[in-house]
Amino acid sequence: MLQLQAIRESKNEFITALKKRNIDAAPLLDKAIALDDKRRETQTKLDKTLAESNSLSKEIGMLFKTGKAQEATVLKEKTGVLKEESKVLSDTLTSVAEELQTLLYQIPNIPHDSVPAGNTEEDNEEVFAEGDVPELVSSALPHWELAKKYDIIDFELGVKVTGAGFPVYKGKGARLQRALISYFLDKNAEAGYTEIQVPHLVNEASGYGTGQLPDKEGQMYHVGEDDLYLIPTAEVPVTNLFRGEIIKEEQFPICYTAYTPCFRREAGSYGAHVRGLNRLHQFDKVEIVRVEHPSKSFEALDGMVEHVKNILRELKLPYRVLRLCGGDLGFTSVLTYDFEVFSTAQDRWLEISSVSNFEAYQSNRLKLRFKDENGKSQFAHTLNGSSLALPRVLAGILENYQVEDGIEIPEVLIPYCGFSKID
RNA sequence: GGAGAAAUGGCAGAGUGGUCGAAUGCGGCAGUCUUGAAAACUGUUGAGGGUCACACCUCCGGGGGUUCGAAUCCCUCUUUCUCCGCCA
Repeated sequence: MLQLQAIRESKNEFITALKKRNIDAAPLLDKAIALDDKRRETQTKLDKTLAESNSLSKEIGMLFKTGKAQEATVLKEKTGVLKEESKVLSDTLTSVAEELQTLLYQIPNIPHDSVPAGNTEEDNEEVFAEGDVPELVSSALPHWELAKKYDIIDFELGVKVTGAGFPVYKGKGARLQRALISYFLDKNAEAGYTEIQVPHLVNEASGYGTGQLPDKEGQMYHVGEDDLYLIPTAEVPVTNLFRGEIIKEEQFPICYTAYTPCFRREAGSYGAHVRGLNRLHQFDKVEIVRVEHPSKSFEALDGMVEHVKNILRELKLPYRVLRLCGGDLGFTSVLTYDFEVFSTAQDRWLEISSVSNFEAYQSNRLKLRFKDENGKSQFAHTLNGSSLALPRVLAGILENYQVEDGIEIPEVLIPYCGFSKID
């Protein structure tokens, strides 16, 4: 969430920038400032009351010690009144603070200067493209047909066991999946990201920390009995490792990578756009997460973008990079680059990675701080990106690498797979 | 799942109703000494709110209660440890 101080200092700039998200932020920001004023005012009054009450209590203590019980009794009546007052003030403070918090949760992050205005994905800005779209054989099929033909992914079996959107990977399909996970993790480790394994279920506080809660709870599977959420992305557990931490400046940059399955309820639509691997309730993803010094976060973002480019280059997949417009930008993000692979057989682009800088927005929720050179606590910046999401990469490989009599395996993956062709 | 014990500052660990935001040790930082380092000695060292700066307020796992006053007493939740049971 946004910091009050920043809202006070840059209100007009924020209003302008939030217009790119098609939000009229003026009333929200004004209300936040008004609530904060009220909060401060109430706090000051409460502090004074408590201070008086504290000093009286000390006096009473002294009087009892020196045997002046009667005088103490007189003072006791006074503190009784103060107690009432402070109770009222403290209740007011709690409710004002809650109201302020709720309001702040509703205000999205401020888009970066470079973020284009716009409403839909049509308005996203292509900033880079690379790789040749292959000429496919005339009998080329979309990946869900290929999956069936070579018996490597079984969607119906998944329906039987669980439901739609939970595929079963078989044989070389399963092996290719595992190969991709290993390959991505290795590439990330090579680039300096420390591999970690994290829980796949998180508590409510973690959901709030990274911004899935309170508004997007419908997106996550909730285990009611234990009040836990299945993670929609590794971002949630990994970033929450740092919740409430005050780190040392020399610990920057913090770079983690984690493989996890991801679970998304998303009441999805039906049809060709979500067929096969295009949209799933459970899928695998390798994520990269960074915690950075505020002065370095955009440099880090660029680094992450280059890193993902390298992987796609090695896989020899045709892809493009988009800078998301204000309307498509995630609630907590300042700047996001989406990576899309071209699926030749489907003749469309598939999103396979999203790399974002959240600046201090998540940190403020997480209370993730560091000590700067003056010994002051400051919020760190957090970033994350997929490196990479499995299903659509898999779809891209299956479709773009298909030949007359099978599917070839990208060269870099052969050592991981132990075979060079699916047939 | 059953029985018991515990949760205090970066760590260890005192503190069982009143100047306790908290002894002491270790660690960290600064200084003295030293060519330099180590050792020794001296000082300093939690977070948040608030203030120009002070003052002041809050926080001893979370929440609630008793009391003029709570780290300390009561209730509750969570977590950890020990023993038993079960188990990949």
